[in-house]
Amino acid sequence: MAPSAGHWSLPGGPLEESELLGSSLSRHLAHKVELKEIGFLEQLETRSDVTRDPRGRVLATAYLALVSSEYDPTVPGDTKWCDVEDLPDLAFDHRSIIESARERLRAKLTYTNVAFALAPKTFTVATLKSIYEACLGHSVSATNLQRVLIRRGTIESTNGVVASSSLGGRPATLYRFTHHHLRVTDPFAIFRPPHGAPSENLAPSGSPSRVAPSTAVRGRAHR
Amino acid sequence: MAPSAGHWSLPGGPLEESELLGSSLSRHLAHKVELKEIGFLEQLETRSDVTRDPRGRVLATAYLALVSSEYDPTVPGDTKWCDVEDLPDLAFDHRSIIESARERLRAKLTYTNVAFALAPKTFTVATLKSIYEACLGHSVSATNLQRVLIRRGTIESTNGVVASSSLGGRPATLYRFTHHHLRVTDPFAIFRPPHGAPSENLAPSGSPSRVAPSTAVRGRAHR
DNA sequence: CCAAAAGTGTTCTTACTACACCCATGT
DNA sequence: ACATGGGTGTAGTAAGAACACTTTTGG
Repeated sequence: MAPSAGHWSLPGGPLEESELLGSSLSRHLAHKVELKEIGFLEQLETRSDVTRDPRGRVLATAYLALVSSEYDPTVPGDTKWCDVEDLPDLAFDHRSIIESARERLRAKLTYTNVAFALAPKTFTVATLKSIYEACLGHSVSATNLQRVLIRRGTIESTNGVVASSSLGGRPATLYRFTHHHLRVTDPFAIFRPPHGAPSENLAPSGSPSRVAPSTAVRGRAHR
Repeated sequence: MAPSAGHWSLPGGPLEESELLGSSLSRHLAHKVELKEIGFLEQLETRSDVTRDPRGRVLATAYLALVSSEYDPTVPGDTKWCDVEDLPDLAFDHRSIIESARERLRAKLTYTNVAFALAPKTFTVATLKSIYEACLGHSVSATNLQRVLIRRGTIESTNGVVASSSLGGRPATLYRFTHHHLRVTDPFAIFRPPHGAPSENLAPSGSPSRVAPSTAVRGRAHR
């Protein structure tokens, strides 16, 4: 039962009979890694490469799980947190899984409010900036970050402020996310329905167009 | 082995040992539905609900497969193409799978060039408009569609034109897609790195920030 | 010359970026 | 006072929506 010897691997484990994939993952994270505070969980993709596990054919469904930076979950001795920019050698296809997870996170950070799962309950813009920079991999302007997220209604200011540091400086306002479930905050504006008629019917009366959205279905029962 | 009697179902079938999920799907589509001309194939998600199949526990990985409108694949007698707006009763969770497939297609149509897999090799803007309308479910302006896709470099005009119909009208230019593999044409402009320094490093030298992108890994081998 | 369909010119609007400037606190 | 970090004002810009107008064909 020894996986690729000398390599690290992502936490996870076999799916039980009568268990959902998502529940299975939560179970493994809680039991083996003592990780219970997951603010957001999303399925990524199922890997089916026949040679991905040298021990034989194993299908693996990868998930993205986000943990707030205000928790710092202690993990067992055989487990550690790794900076994504400085990963050790990884078993199986786990390196590429991490890459696709990061891609997904990057995308979702830009058009949804997922950051609610990464930030503390209340936070300063400076803190949020660090979180975005860590995920996106490039610098982010605190000024514009604040304004964009306020404008979108993603975050709102609380009354609280945080004491300024020993070096002085204006005390920072504390903000919070307005919602704690996934919301699309930047629906692709493009190709949206015309202003006048949001749900306008699209069959132009006399048009002989044969184009229609369709799907192949098979009926294996009586017909 | 009878699935939900009296219901239609999506084409597909069991995964063989030593077979990739994607290959398996192509095989089932080719054999059972005689569908070979797939221009784009993408994994959607794996459904694990314990009760999704009344016969017992079955995991299913759904795919989105696009077929060009210039093919009209003949399908066996037990199979038919259905307008997405007018689906029959479907077995299992297939209805909800179709919904998420459509969501995915809608999104990808707006920020990628996937439409290359739906359109004929060359086409008029009117044809493309019908395709977009069918997928998006709302009307689309031919004028703006053309300009946006040209500006993005997604399509380009050929020299050819198509004869005008018997009612007159200016003959339409034929266009083609500039690429026939998936490309992101509208990268989310938001939170992009600052102009001056596209790949600027983000550690602000003396910053003691502890925030870093990290991932939990478990080492079950010797360490 | 008129109708029909295709395509272009032009303006409007929205939403983000850039950057100068002002604010509040500690030493 | 002045350094430091937080926040606002304001102009610049990119890209799509809307709509009037021109172009090219058939009757």
